Amino acid sequence: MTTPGSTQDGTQTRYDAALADAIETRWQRWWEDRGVFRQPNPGEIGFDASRPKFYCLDMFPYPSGAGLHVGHPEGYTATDIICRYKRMKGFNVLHPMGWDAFGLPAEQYAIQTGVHPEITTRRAIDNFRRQLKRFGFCYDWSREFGTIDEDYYKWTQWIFLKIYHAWFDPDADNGRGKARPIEELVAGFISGERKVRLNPHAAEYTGAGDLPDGTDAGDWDTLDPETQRAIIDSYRLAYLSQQTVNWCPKLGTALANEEVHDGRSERGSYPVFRKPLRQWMFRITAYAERLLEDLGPLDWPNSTKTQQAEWIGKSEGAEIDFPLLDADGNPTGEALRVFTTRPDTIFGATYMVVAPEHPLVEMAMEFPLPDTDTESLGEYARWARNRSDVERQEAKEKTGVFTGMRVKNPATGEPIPVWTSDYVLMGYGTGAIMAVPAQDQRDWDFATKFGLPIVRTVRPPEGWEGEAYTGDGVAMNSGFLDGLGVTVAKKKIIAWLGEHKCGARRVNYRLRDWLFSRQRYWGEPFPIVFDARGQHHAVSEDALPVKLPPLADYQPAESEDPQPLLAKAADWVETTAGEAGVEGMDPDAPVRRETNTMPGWAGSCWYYLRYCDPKNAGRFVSRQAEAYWMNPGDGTGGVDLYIGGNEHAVLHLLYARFWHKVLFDLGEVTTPEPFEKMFHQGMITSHAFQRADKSLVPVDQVENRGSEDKPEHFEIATGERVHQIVAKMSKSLKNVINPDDIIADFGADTFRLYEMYMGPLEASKPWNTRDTVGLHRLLQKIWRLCVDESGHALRLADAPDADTEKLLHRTIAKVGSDIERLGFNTAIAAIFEFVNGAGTLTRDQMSRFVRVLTPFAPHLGEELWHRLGMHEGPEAVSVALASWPGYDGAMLVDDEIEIPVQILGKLRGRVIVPADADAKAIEAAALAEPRIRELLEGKTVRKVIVVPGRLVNIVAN
RNA sequence: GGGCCUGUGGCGGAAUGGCAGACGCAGCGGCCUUAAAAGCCGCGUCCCGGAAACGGGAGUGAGGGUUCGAGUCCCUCCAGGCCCA
Repeated sequence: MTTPGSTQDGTQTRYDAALADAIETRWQRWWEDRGVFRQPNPGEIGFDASRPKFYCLDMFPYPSGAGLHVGHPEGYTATDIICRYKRMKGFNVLHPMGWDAFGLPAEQYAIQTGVHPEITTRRAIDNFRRQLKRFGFCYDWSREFGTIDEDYYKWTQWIFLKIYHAWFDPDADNGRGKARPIEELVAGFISGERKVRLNPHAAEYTGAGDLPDGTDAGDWDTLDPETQRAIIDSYRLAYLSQQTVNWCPKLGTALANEEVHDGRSERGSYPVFRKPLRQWMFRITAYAERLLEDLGPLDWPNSTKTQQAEWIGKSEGAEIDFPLLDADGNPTGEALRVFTTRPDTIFGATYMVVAPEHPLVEMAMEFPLPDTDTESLGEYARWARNRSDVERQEAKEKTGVFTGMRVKNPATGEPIPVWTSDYVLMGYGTGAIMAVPAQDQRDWDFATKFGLPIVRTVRPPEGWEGEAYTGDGVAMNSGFLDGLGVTVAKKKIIAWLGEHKCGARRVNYRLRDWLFSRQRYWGEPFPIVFDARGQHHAVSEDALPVKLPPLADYQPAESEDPQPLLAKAADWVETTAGEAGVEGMDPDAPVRRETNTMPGWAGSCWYYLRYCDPKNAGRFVSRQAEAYWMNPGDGTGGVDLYIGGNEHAVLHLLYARFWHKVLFDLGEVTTPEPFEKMFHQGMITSHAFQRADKSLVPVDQVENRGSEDKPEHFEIATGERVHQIVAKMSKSLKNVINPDDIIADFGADTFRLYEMYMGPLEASKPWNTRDTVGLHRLLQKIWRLCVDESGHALRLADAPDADTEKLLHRTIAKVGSDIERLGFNTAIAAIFEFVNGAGTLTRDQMSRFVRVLTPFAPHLGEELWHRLGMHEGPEAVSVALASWPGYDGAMLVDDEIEIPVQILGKLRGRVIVPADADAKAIEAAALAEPRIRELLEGKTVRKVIVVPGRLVNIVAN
């Protein structure tokens, strides 16, 4: 034979692991050598502008030292099938792969092993690439990159600077708001078009006791440079702010909330303290409304949209100012601002509560009033600070201290006390609430404990015996609101507050600004330096990338005083403005580099854009490539299909959408959304065993004393009966499956088929190695169907067999439509049915069948394509580039069909009628059926329902 | 506590409101084989009757509802999973 795929050894008549391995590795090499899956960009040689585009993206993996898990190839096989199918249907397919390679696990691993994260990460990437290539995925590997590549993170830093140099103009786009360059803000200040004041929406100034309209700073030119800077910085979409973080001195880093349990670190169980740190933040809250609204048209799973919407957490209510009173009960001119969703209950606000971190607490400490007990107040604030939000909200017993301050309730005119308690969180609303114990259970609990007054302002239903009443009802004890329902009362009080200039309707979001700093080594450095006065300055675009300095000692410093790891690179940190590439400063001026690094999310926020044009040295992505691959078509635009786990349903997808929207507003990309269609593959689980007390037992500590059919499992050590359950794969349960082993035993084609055949892509499914043999047998049957006993010649019929031809048309139709709807398990079932039912194929039939098989088992497909000699014909040199076969709709219907006949909904017989028989003819045939006539004996037929082509139901009694 | 999702043979699963259990695994019977493995053919929810063909009844977590007809739609409950708190 002349094909590169010819089997030299004629004894290989059986499709087994060895043959699969030979076929698979041969064609993988051939595809790679010929660049079969390289997809040219517009303007490049070989680009075909007449084809439609399809951009299909996998969530790129985090290459861990453990190698590929069986969960990775699940989504990757699904996208591979679709991409191969779409390519055969005539699309230009962008299907890239790369590495999400910065982050904490790599660094932690490096610390444990003493090997630099750069080395371990590169090794892990090599291993992942080797494993992925062994599956025969049709990635365009020429587009591969890692987030740790300097010419990638250069652009991550560049985008950071774009965000840093931008502000959110809430009035732009007819009130929808959009990001604009910061120079336009300054220009507005200089020209007087825009009132000079701090950003009234700035979260870092929330609760500062600012006046409702903000402070007008006067003419821009009269302000000193520091004030000007402070004002500008309050508008930046990237800003520095003091944030309370979970600081772990032993680990030398701040930890995410999920990494802290009961005040100790998840890793190592070291004490964790809540500590304010100066951190980089993104003003993602400015985009809350657009991030929420734009979810609507996206073709995403509803659950994911709901999760994002709830994370954004829009709630409507009012912001109300309660004037602060001095020791004599006179207004000080300042006010305590609260957000409430129940402004209608204000007459029942008998006290106020501020978060322990609220500036008012500090104020009370510094300028105590006669009733202020500074000692217990300070003690309480320190104690509460180290409690996590979760602990604070779950605590059954309410705690708190009176600040000694009082405010005036604007509705009643009465002075009411201001308490501090940790059940109020600084991060929600303004960090202060008006407490209405009669209509809020937490306030009720607090009021009861501390003996504060409770006034009902909504009449509870007759016979109400509960405490706080939060339902609908008629207002009482509420002056001019009395007698109104909740909805009407809300409207009326908001209008009243507006008239009296002490409040307004306000939409609040649960979403908080995004904390973007980490104190670790293995991440993108910020393109930021600080001057001698501590002011931050951007590194100029020309000076990018700011390279991560080599660091021999990346062991975190054990410290009470938070010090990012990069601070150890003293030579790198201490530099000059000229060296760092800061424009507009004296080049010799000493500067300190920002020593925090970006979090793991940064690289994954825009990787889908870089794939469009991964080697571009002059721009993060060329405008032409971005416009082509992200082209909106008739939807929202962006990636046509994005598949990945739903563990990223909230954060990654939200963060990427935010970056994308900023880039869109600044004119850098052409679509408002990055991912038009999203799909989550289910988790591949495994079996484990559970004791009576619900604790889990590793699979290797259990034996089956029953039969295969009726298993009875016992724990070997104790002899205790255990039962089999489905659990996540984990090292500790010893139930992890390594894809390499499965490929060695059966080949990649079998692996791919098995994972796709397990069940619906979105469902979570338990792995059963035992079942893989069924898919291996399918490939064996296909091999036998196509290749004769010698292993050399094809098994070919001279003339097509009519039944086989009909079956082939049905298979082509079914597999095609199943792929379109991501129904791979049923598509494979159709292939089974074809193979089980087909007679010997003609050359033409075989070439069509091979094309249908190829997306699922591409290696065997390519082998058979070449054995057929199709690579030398006019169709295509590789089956991957061949066209998807068509089918004749007429072949999908039979001449005669069997119709079930029911009496009162129960199946009683069947009739055979012509496929195109109308309702009348079917009814007549059904009633004429001997058995039906017999059963209808002595009954009256009331009604006959005929669904042509489906069934007959006779209503008779 | 809130949200989302899922409950179908021994197992994985299939089924635009229209013949429940396609297809695969395991199992059983047969063929082939010196034998085993592999392969091939057949059976395959449960109960009752029947030697069998076949017939009858029940049946998709439980209970109710809508409908000529419900695994599918609605309500209540139970169990499990995931996410958030």
